[in-house]
Amino acid sequence: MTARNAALETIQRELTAIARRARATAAQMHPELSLVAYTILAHIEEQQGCRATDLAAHYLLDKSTVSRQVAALERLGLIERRVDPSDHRVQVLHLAPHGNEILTTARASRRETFEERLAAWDQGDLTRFADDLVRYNADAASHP
Amino acid sequence: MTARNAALETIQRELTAIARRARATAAQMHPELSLVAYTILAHIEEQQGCRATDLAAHYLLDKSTVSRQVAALERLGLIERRVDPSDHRVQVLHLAPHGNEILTTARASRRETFEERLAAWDQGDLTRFADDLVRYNADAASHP
DNA sequence: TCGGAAGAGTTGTAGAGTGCAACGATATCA
DNA sequence: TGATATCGTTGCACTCTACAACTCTTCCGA
Repeated sequence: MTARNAALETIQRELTAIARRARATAAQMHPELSLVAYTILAHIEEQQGCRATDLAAHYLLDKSTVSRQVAALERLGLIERRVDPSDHRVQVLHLAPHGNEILTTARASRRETFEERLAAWDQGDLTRFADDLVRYNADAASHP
Repeated sequence: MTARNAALETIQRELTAIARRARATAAQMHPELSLVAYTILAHIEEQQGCRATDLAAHYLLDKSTVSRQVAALERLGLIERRVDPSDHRVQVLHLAPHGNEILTTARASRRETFEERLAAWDQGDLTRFADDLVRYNADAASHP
């Protein structure tokens, strides 16, 4: 076993553990918000409005899945749909006021968790780790 | 926004992306093996046999969930159950020959994917990233 | 020694999340 | 105008999951 292979195995194993933990704690993020729902809200806010098709493409989900998630979020009053005036097939999704509140609360709660977890990391460690994660995800996106 | 908060947000976002990708590509790892199934096989091999309760505790799953997963793996002929002679409540799980083959194949395929993804990383980068992931997971485990 | 408590595992039930296929509505282009 | 493509919804089936109730086995204290 070379040092390179050892590192690759470790990375593989630890990333799997991260994925597993994300699933296990998904429901606990916010009483009213699943991980997918949170992700969708965050994406809508970040993009300042987007289409269901965009969400499906970005998160590698079937459009029917996104359609149902969006419908649920609308029923909860967290998002609004606005038909695109220039293309009536398209519905542009925006955050409703309540969605904005929930997202803010959930984000703060998440940040608090991360701050506790990473309290012992100094600024250099954090920045380096963040950079590595960005680099890894970019590589993963181009080698699916 | 402080530099520390920026790094925390990035880490949070990128880890979420990793979890999302893991879910999306779980089914494509091996035609016969879901991500959970692969994880269970790998854990059994690593521990050289383990109990269903161990799996449930380690992966934060309900024992009924593990029971069904294990039953499915047994039906596929990938694992064997051996009643512990010293405690007849316990079933020790072991890899069946076919399970060993499948695991070896899946692991090789996974490693290949990671090697491609991380081809541009030099040894220092890899080791550092692996160490950071281990450290992060340890922190996450102690701050649930 | 016996009886209750605890642990391991299974099964019934219910719910969330997902993909595929078929569909209607709208838009685009030859 | 008609063929084709895009956006979104709905019916259906399947997997994964947790909770609760149950059986079987073991352990421990009176």
